[in-house]
Amino acid sequence: MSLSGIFPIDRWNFTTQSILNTLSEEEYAELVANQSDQKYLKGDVIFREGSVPAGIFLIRSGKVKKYKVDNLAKEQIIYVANHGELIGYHAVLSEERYPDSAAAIEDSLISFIPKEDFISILHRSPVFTQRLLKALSHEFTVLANTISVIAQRTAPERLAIALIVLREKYKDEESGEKDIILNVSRMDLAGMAGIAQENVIRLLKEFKAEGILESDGRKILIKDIKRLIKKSNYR
Amino acid sequence: MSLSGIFPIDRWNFTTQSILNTLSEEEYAELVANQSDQKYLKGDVIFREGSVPAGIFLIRSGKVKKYKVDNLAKEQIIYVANHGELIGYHAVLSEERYPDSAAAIEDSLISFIPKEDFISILHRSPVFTQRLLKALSHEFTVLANTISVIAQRTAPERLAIALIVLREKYKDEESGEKDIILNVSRMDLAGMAGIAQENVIRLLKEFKAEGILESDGRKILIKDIKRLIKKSNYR
DNA sequence: TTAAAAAACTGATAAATATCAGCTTCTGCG
DNA sequence: CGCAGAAGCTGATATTTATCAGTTTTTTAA
Repeated sequence: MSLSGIFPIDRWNFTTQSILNTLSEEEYAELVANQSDQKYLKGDVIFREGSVPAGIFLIRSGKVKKYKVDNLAKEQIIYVANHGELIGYHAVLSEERYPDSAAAIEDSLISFIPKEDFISILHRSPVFTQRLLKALSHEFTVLANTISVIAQRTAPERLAIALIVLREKYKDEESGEKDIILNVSRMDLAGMAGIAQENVIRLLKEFKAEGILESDGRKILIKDIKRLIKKSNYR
Repeated sequence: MSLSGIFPIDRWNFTTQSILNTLSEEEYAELVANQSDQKYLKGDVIFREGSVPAGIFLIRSGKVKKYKVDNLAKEQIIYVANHGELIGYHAVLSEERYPDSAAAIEDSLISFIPKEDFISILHRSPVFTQRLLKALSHEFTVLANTISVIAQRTAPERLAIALIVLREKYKDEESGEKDIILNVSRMDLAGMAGIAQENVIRLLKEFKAEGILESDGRKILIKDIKRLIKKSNYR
């Protein structure tokens, strides 16, 4: 599953989306028996770094950023989770406090599942456990990839990569493959690419001038994905 | 387990060291039945990014860096694994190629365990599986931490952090807690901190002038860990 | 509806860090 | 032992990116 045959998009996505499919009907029913749904508006915090986890979250719809905040202000986005994905399970499994924070980057509907139910299913279903092991192992790939990009790529390259990755996350919402419109703030782009917000704006302007994308406020339309990939310098 | 009560060292170490202790004697015997030991000299590559895993590695003695190389040359170190730790299991579990490379940073004795044996034990021992889940979940903490440090900290801070982390890895080899001597090249320090080698040299000189450390070639003695922690600006 | 707040944007400047070129000192190997 | 190559080191310079101080526009909420 490689974007345009060149950009290894699988290196940028966790794989918790399909995990729940491994559960039998009964198991799934038990998992969600005590769930509680909650609507989060854009910007709402779901959990905060340092707090104690009481369960896990299943994103029914919407998108969520996982991020770490430095000495106040500047936030670095670690990962953007899409609908269908689980979040907050690391801290439950490692029996630690949350290592990062999570917030909705668009209006989202999210189910909370008490940790006891999650652990119980884990003990019950070996297949589920295996799939979770696989997903967690893949996350190493994703995060190692992120580390090397942030450490070694230039600002324009990192922004290009952030846009390519986001495009993929926004893809499934549109019916056709063409004209995928991202809806993301300059600040979140800055947080993903690890660059200053002002520079995101300047770089977006450049990309626009080069005909790579169009933008109207937070709506960004990527017109020339191939040139964007070239810009990202990724192989 | 917090260094001097201020630096959260547990945020910098994977926890595969004690995993094998969860195995019964029989299980352990089966795991290592087909192992083959190999000696790696400093600098020797253990596996390379992009190749297909055939098994996992147990570091009997020595230290190993896991790293990713950019468009030739510059390498970013993702993690330094110590004796007792397992490496190379992510790729086996996720059924992917290695996402990173591994090389010995000191002479090391390493056992290779065929992936079939590893998987077999995994299916056999639920406790082992649980502990592995826990370890993998904890790795998210470590890697997210690394991402935010590389993205948000200055070069002197990152170098200070690299030194603090390495000090902990070299600790157990010395009998006393005092006078821990690191043995690491400028290049590897540059790779860990994500800065240019020349700047590592300059910064080390500064730290030296400030009385924080002493160095003789690759041997680095941290004299004032408290000042180093202050320098790292970590909370 | 409108005032206030937040986000987007701009240009100028400062700071941090990389790069380059050359030199010196180690280190390992024939 | 000596030599070649690697690693360590230095100073000068270039480049990148952040920061600052505003202005304009958009969004939010009373």
